[in-house]
Amino acid sequence: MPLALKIYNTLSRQLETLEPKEPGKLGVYCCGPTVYDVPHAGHARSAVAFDVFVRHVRQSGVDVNYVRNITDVEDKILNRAKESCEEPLALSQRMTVVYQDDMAAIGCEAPNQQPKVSDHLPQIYEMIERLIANDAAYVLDRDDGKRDVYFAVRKFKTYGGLSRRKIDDLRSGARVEADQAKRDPLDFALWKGTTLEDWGWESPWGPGRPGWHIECSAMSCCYLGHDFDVHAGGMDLIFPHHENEIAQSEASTDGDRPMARYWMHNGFVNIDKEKMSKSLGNFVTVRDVLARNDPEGFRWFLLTVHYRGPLQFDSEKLDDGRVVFPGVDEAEGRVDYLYSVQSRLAELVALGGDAPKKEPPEIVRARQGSATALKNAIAALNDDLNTAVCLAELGELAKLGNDLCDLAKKRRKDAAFCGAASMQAATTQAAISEICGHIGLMWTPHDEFKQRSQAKRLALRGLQSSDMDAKVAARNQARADKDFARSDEIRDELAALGVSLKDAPEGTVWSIEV
RNA sequence: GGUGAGGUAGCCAAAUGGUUAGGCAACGGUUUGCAAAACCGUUAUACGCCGGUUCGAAUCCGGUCCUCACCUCCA
Repeated sequence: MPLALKIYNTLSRQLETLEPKEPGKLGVYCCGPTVYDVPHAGHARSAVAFDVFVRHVRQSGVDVNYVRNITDVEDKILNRAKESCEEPLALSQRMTVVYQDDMAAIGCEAPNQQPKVSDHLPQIYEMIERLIANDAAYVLDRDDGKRDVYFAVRKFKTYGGLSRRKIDDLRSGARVEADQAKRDPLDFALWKGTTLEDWGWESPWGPGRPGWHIECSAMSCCYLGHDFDVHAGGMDLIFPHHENEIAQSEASTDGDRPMARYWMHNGFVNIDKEKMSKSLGNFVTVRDVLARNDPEGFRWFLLTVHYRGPLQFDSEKLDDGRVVFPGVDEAEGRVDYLYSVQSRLAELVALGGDAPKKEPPEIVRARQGSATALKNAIAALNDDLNTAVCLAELGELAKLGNDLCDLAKKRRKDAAFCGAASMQAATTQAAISEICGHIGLMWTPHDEFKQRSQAKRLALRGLQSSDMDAKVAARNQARADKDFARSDEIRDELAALGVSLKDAPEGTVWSIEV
């Protein structure tokens, strides 16, 4: 059965039905980070976008082989390591762990393979040698005795196909290269000669380090072969990185098959309408966000915008000095809501009961509404991963579920109604879980989520859970004494701290806002 | 200069020719000792500007203004 999923293919600039080369299996290569610093919101967005893609495809019954590389050999790593007097590979190893931890924290499943450059030098040598043999690359002896290898861009006739750039346009815009020895300013390095002392590996061309692009060509080929299914990454990689990868990979074979058949690119995270990036210094790290917000709230926030569009990430400084992320706060509120609905539904399901002979009209509406919302949510994902619509449908489902719980509560003496409501609650609950399976949300038991998010919010305000319980007890005493002035006073006091109270028949529950 | 993305109600954000996107905020209602939460309703016939096509355009076409990104490292 063909997949219903359509994705936007940068190669064709069109929406295309995803058709794996081998039915039932999909090979995906995603460009991961250069690990010289902790990941920021942009890395998170990319990881989450493709995590949703992979999850959704897997839920559709396809076996996905998901490969995401770690660039652990690169000039920026070397420079940073020099500053901190650290071994470059020690630094990249440390940052790799941070990256993997942070991505796991926001619900991204670990890829099947996370290859590192430092483990794939032989594959890189092999590909460079093939390129030289195919006359697509040339060795250059430098004046200082070192040897570089360059890719000859003009020999690759379809160069610029992905980014729709013409070689001659590039040439006029290209900055003057410091290295005059290159045959053409557009040629890029496959191998950069260095000394072993200055971080390098012994290669067929002497000591040095690989160029930035060759690793992805070599490693994608190593794990997925030539002509694999999907290549993914950030939009900023389209040129020159992905363009160069295509040139290398395709020039290294004799055939005319493409390196990958679908190219997916996620949009940027912007701050003050400008791209968040290390070089601009306007980045917010994943850790900054998680110090304040719940990881599932952050993930929800990242999913509120279509993955190819820009994502506005605003921060605001409050009067008390705290820096907040209003969009993430709002998203966290939605996650909160969804969890509480799932919890209420679970209670209603646990009530059980028999189905009545005739289904009450309210239940019929709930059943139909749930079925429609579920269908729409999956259809939205199939339409180029429209997570914004998917979340809206999820919200609709939650609203229906909540309404159902309210109804069952109001009519708790009507056994037939409650039996029907309980059965419908199970269906709605399952629908919510199903959608969450596609987008990777709601992975925590409700109690744990509540505990986790409240503990963080209390800590940010320097409050203690036991203080809250004491206040609630004091207020309950005042209420029992009908001293409403005193009880309201306590409530106002708590409200000023961001803590709200809910008086229910089962007792008073407090909750703290983000 | 070349290439691309985008401008949608107070804010965030979908939909791509006709039928409510959704969320947040604000206000009103149901509920409550009063609240909170929840649900319902209102704000909201919104789509940068000017033309054109059409019975009908936020959606298609032409023009124009503005913002952002890539062409140097970037998710």
